[in-house]
Amino acid sequence: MARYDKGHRDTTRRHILDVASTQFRENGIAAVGLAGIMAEAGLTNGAFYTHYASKEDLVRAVLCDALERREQRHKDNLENGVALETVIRDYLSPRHRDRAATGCPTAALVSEIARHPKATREAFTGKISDILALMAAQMPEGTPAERRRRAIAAYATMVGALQLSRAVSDRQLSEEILENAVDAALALAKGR
Amino acid sequence: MARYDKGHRDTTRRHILDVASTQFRENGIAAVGLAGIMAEAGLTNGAFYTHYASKEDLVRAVLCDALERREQRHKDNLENGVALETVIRDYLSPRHRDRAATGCPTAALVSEIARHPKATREAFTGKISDILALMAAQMPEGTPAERRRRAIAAYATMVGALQLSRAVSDRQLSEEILENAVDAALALAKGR
DNA sequence: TGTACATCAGTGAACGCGCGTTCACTGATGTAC
DNA sequence: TGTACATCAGTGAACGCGCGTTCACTGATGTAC
Repeated sequence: MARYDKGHRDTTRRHILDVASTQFRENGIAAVGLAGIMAEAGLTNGAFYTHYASKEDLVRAVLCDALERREQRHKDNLENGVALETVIRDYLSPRHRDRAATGCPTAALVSEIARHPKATREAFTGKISDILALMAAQMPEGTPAERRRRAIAAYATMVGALQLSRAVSDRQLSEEILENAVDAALALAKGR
Repeated sequence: MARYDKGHRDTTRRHILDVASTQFRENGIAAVGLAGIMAEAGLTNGAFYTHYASKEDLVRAVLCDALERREQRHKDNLENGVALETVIRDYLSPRHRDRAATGCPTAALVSEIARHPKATREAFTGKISDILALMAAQMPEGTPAERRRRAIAAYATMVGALQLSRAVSDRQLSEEILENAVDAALALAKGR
């Protein structure tokens, strides 16, 4: 028996990733420090660099992982025949608005990603392309090109509305934004 | 003649505000330091606190000012009969995408604002309400309630799409997002 | 008219703090001979 | 079988740096008596 179980290293790496993923979405990448992540993961500062090369490396790993999980959800939805309307309503729900830490990484981090190095933006771009392709497959009708156009439009609306609903301090306005965005995203998905 | 011209203080305050407004939109609020702002404004560190009470105070001032300027633009557009389509096309243009520093503060900062203190979010909420009301007045037809719904939906789409177009590293995808969002925002504004 | 004090806009050094990163070291286990 | 060395996953102190904020001070002008 080794001092650490087989796979312990992978478990630890995974744990750091999960903690970072949560903290980044909750507070933003720039506002989160490695010391805070490692402390919540139950480790000391120095151990970080035996798992990731740098903070930016962790950011890329978090982005890929979180977006892959969203993609997997879309795949499950497709296989289980979950209605597009349900997906949109869940995304634009007060619950999702209030739980950024476990929610869509795009809505939480997209404007920060735009300011990160090219390698990070490329990782984001790859995963977002996959998600857009899957969303296109979920669109109710039309040619592939039309479906893709609708997926992009609906996604932009969802991301923008969720962010706005989180930023405004007026609860009523926040919910008004979410509700209108549900209708708008559905209309865009159906293509009139 | 005073050592400083009459109005010098206001000019300096305004200058700090403009520098901060640009830097915040370009690099994000958390990533910008007061020392950098004051240096670019041609002043030393300490002078900051004779103009603003804290960084958060400056953030609020920047948000109010930048959003008021956007509102004024909307008013001018209304008075000069600028077509809604032109407004949308300008917003979702490669030019706007590539010039965040002088562009829409909402697209640049909305997710950060969501994590700021209530007073800051309230300032944002007030100004965004004014802008939504003005956008509603620009909607081509429908009852006031319908116009408002369309304004909110179109705005969310525009904000989301601009941010996505800035984050992706693939130029083609970036422009595809902008172009599709123009059609979507127009369709939402016209309400089918 | 002269002088003492107040005001204004700003300087620039310093405060404590947390950042990302590095590194010498630890201690349990595995391996070679 | 015994011993010397290697490996692994991590510790924890320290690095230099920039952060937001404070504060004693400056120097030109305005004001009171």
